[in-house]
Amino acid sequence: MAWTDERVELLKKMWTEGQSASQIAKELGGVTRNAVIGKVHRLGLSNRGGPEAEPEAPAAAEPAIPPAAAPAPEPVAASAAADAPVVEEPVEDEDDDEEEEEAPVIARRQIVPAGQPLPPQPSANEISPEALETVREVERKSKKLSLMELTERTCKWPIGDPAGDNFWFCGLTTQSGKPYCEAHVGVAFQPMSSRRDRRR
DNA sequence: CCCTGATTCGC
DNA sequence: GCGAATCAGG
Repeated sequence: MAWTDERVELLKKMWTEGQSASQIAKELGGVTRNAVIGKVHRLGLSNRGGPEAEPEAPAAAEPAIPPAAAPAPEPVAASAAADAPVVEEPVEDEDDDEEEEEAPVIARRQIVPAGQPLPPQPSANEISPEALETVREVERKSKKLSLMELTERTCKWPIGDPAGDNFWFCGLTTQSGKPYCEAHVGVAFQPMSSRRDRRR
């Protein structure tokens, strides 16, 4: 592949936006990140953001990972979650034989930007106890990655309250192009009836 | 391990 | 000019 004007332009654009060389290479296709880096240097723009402007921008051009959008944060909930693990009774949960739970439940329903791999929030109320336990299990091992640290190989399962300050992503390694790690794939893609009616 | 950019150097 | 190989690091 040759460095046509258009390709160079895209390269410049993406590099300026803070995209990584590998991302740019992937986007362009037909080139490796080395090629991109080499070109970047030859173009003399190794220093991102040129002499002007150093906005310190988050630079999340096409993160493919729509962060769990913070839902209408009730001030109360927000502040509550600020110091304690998320302990919330989802809207219509009627689990009465237990209470001393630190519901790993992620914020209740939220607006998921359609598109990329992040949607299947486990409809908060209907998770099998087993799965629920594995989730807790995993949460202990989670690497607590921030949004920026996610890659295609890290579990994108959100943990905690997006509205609070204690929020991170699982980050364990995924297995085969799945968005989540083993355990989270399990709870995310439930046959939607695996949960049998819990006795009550 | 995964990833990042930087440099070198034969082509 | 190009980019694979390599280096140096997180």
